[in-house]
Amino acid sequence: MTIRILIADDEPNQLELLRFGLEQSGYEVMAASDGQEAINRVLEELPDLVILDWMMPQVSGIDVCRILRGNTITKAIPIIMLSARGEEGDRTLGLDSGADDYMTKPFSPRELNARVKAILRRVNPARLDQVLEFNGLMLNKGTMRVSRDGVDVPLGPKEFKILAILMERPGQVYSRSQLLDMVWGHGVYVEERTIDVHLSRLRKALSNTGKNKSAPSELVRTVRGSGYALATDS
Amino acid sequence: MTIRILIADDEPNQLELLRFGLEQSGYEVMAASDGQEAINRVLEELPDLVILDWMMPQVSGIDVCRILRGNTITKAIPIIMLSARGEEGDRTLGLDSGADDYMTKPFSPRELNARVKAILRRVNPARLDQVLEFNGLMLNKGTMRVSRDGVDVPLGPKEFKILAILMERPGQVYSRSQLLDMVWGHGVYVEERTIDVHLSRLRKALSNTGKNKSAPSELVRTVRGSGYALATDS
DNA sequence: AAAGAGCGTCAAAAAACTGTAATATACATA
DNA sequence: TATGTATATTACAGTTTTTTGACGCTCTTT
Repeated sequence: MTIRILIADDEPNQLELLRFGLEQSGYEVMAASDGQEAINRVLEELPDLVILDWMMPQVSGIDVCRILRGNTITKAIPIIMLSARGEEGDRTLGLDSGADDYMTKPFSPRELNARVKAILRRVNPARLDQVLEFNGLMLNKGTMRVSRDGVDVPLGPKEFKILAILMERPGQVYSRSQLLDMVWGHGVYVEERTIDVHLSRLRKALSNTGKNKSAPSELVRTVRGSGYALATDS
Repeated sequence: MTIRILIADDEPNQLELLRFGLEQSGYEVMAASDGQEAINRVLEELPDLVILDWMMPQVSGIDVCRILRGNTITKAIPIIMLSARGEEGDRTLGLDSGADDYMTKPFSPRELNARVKAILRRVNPARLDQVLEFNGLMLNKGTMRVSRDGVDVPLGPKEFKILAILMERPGQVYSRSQLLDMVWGHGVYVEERTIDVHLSRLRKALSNTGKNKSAPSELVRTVRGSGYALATDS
């Protein structure tokens, strides 16, 4: 159950920036480059969230917003409005026209993500809390599914749990005995090397999926002498 | 009591597209390929909703609409009118002639479904709320009936309840003990493995129905070590 | 009272997963 | 570069979990 977001902006660069940021966070992104197209696509796709640029030729973001709010079917879809800093009075106008939130450009992917999450949480709290996301990887505790770049990754119970732990704190290094405790529960005697095997399996499963099938996934990092962690490359 | 929809379009492709989309959503679909046939079938079948193509030879969608509105028996049946984008003045004419909603082709199955749901809700809110739908499967809490692709699926009370729970949150994984609590009520002692048996029965019942009778229905997913869930494909 | 439907338990069979050991590879350091 | 140590990978046997058919029981309907 992926969360789907429609972005509308007449400037291609901005559009790509938005798309990249959102896809990195595991959302499914649809794009429109003008207001009319935005309206059509919203009706066709019924996304979970719409992000509109306020300045668009012909049909502006404000117009789109009003139209969507006027339609029974799209009334409830939350909207985030974008505008360049300095455009005066926008805040008021944007919110007046029915947007749920308002962001001035430029903004960081981090900020974008925070806003999106906040809005989605307001609308549908349950749906977000059990989803972990990292670098195109998405793990849903509720449905017990993992996907990479939108493609389903089948995992055994142990691998799933290990990945869940790693994803709770990306970058954090976990020792073998820590993982053993957290996944197997303490008081269970298994060889520490067993962890290695499961990590190998996890890696294989991850690399069998996604864009570059052959390449060994660089998502899990080995810390020699210490343990494993999710590879935060930044 | 399944919800029954009549579709009328002179173009066979369009007709099939509509039929497929609606059946996927669990409605029972009847088709007519011209206006006269549409009128006859509406009178015979008294469907819950009629979807009309605006351009049809001889008796057009508009005509059908007017005629149905003029008849006491069919007066209250909601109508959705379809037209190709660009046909001028259609919107006004369509709505003037008494249609409840209006859709321009092409549209996505998703949009179609949203419109249909909106209209049906407007007409009879209660009837829709106790209906759960997932991937061609339709479960009606009121009538305690389940259908798949429009075909009735006979289920025992236990199987029905289990399916109802699963369908409330498609994809959500429920553990055996959760299901035991929710279906049997807590404080009842039954083997957890009993759940397995009922799920097997449920699956069998589901796969004995629908298009591919022989194929084991992939609707219910087993999550090894955890429980069961409806199989959301993403 | 008989027939039928539904239910819960059991157990055999199938399927999926796990842990270990053996082997290969990589790394750090002398 | 050689060496000892840490990690990766593979194969396999063992184990756990799930699936499914059978059976006896109860409750409802005829």
